[in-house]
Amino acid sequence: MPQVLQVAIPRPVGTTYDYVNADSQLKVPVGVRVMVPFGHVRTVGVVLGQSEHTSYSGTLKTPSKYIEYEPILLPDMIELVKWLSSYYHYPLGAVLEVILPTEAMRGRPVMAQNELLWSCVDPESTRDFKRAHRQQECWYFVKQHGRVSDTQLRQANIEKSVLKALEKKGLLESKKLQREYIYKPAEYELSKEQTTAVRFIEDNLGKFHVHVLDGVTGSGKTEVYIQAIKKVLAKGQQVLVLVPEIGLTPQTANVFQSRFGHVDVLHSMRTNVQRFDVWSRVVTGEARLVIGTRSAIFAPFRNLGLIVVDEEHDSSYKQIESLRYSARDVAIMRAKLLEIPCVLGSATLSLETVANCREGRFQLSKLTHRPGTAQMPDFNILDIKGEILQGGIAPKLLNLISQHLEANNQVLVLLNRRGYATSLICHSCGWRKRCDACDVMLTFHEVPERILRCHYCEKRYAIPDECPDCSSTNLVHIGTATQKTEEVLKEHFENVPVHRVDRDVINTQPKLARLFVDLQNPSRSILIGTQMLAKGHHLPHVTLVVVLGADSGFLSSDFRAPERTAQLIVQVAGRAGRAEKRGEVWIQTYDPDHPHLTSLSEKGYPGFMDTELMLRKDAGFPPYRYLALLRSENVNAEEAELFLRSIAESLVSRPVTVLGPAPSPVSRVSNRWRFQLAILAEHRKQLHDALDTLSVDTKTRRNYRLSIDVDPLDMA
DNA sequence: AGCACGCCGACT
DNA sequence: GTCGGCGTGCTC
Repeated sequence: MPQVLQVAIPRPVGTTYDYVNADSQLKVPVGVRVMVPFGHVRTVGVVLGQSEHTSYSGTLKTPSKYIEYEPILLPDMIELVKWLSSYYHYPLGAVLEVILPTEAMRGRPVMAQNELLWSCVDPESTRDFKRAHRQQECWYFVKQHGRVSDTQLRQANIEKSVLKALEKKGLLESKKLQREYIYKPAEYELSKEQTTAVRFIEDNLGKFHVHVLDGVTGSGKTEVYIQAIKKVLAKGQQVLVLVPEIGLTPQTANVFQSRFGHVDVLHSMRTNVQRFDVWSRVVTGEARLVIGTRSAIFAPFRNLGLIVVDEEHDSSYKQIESLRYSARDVAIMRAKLLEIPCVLGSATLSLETVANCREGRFQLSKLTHRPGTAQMPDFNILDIKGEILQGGIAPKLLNLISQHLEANNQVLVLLNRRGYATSLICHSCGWRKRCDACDVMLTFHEVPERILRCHYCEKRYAIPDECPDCSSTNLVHIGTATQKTEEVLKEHFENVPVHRVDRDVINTQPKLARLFVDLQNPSRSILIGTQMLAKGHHLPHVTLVVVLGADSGFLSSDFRAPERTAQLIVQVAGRAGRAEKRGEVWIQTYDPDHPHLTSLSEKGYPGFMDTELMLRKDAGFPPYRYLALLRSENVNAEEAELFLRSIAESLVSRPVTVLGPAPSPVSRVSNRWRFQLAILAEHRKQLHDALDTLSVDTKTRRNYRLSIDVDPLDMA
């Protein structure tokens, strides 16, 4: 009986296709790539299964080539591919397109890599390079670093031709790189909390569990990772460390490099071939310590022993197009399939993770001590109802800023741009309007008509002339007043440098690093910026943090915006202050009594989480109900809306709650109108059953550009 | 995704 | 007549 191969094709098709292995001598293993005729083209496919029978009525074709005989996808990855397809309701073949690097899909063979390690033949010698500046630069670079790999040299922008020239002159020599992982101990002793966390992870290696590290910046999470990694590497296993997109700087990689001698970096900002090289080393098992961003979670490790997800709350772990996966959730699933531990770390844990800890699914370790550095600053709330603002800042805060500057300290002004949808608020009493049906904040629209709209159910409300609570006619829309802040600060504090930190001004990593280095010196200055301030180094001379636009975050129509805003504020506050001088954080608001703000100021981030969990439970949002968002795009707005409406109607008898359809917050993109439909369910299975009924029809899915986002992060 | 097949309008 | 528009369906 000839072997039937079930082959997945990296095309947007939902099933595997059967091929017959014509070679009776050879049994093809599951998990290898094959070249197959598919329609009128030849393409690479992956053998996902095998059988002795086929249900296909036609004659089966034969693969034209076996690309390898050793599987590149082991059983856990094959399970993962199937899980991704069913969980995210995304066609099987399209999943393959996302998880395989381009070069792997083109059929490039996986080979033992000959990465070279370069060193100076005679490092003590001095030599006049005359006009060969590039050679000089290269020689000194190698001399300074001792032994340098191809990858490091490429990162330093040193050309291959320069290396070859120096080798020819007998000044440099190279040998094949043997990855050895030699652990270098820490320079300080671990705290009790760190030791406890490390011991727990160590004691549970080789079984599935999720270990959460709740630790403020500088509390030594990385050292805990390193200790756990050390144990896993010593067992001969591989380790994957995931970091957020902006978190993967050369410095981050250097931390691991310096402690273990080697680290391989999987990053989307590299060429296809470079990415494939690292991927190949993962497949062969040569690379054992790998650090990477979101998509690194799909690297086919052959012997993975531990996954670390740093800054697990970070939204860059969620892919917001094509296969809309969360790398953090996929990491947990991989760990489960492999029966290995997964470590999640953050100073501002996501609400899902907090909920999972409380329900006992995840094990929690807290790291509370910050060795040698500051304690967390105080959070203060400033009521700005009826205040006359200058450039969006209350007079009291301008005074406070000048006091801190006078004491030769630095001030940080955070402009919250999250939840940019604006809402209407009474300037006198803080009243604002909620949707009668959905219990979410309404969004203020100026065009095409002045109106209040619910972004969940599309109910519309007229803008009232006066406040129903206090009869004031001073109704303002918040979220737009921060434009002028920089100008006003510059005018107000003429002799103080004002640094702006946002993507327009600071567009490269080195620029940001340099600014943060400059700010390590005591000098009065003002930093004004957005999310970017949450990254980078500790700023010991910042003693005051002013938060503007918090309301637009806490009162946004996106139910996740408060969580994001609190995380941002706490992350930024965490950069400030020093041991001898506690910093202060001021949040100006129209709604000082809102539970979000009072809980944050009185009980800090954990208190905020308590409140937010309660509010989510009451509102029936995640993590207490399971959510999926369907989006549809069409040149004809009515068609997109009607299409979603018909879906909504088809779900009426199911045990799910359907909200919408409503126009997406960004309602038109390149002349196509966008609508969305939210589906909520008590149980995961109910949600997936509902989605299964409509994700099968690929034709309509294509025509209406239907996308399905399971566990969406943004309602926008 | 690609590509063919096919059923309608307007052109050398 | 037939060239080409893109809606629909299929790929083992």
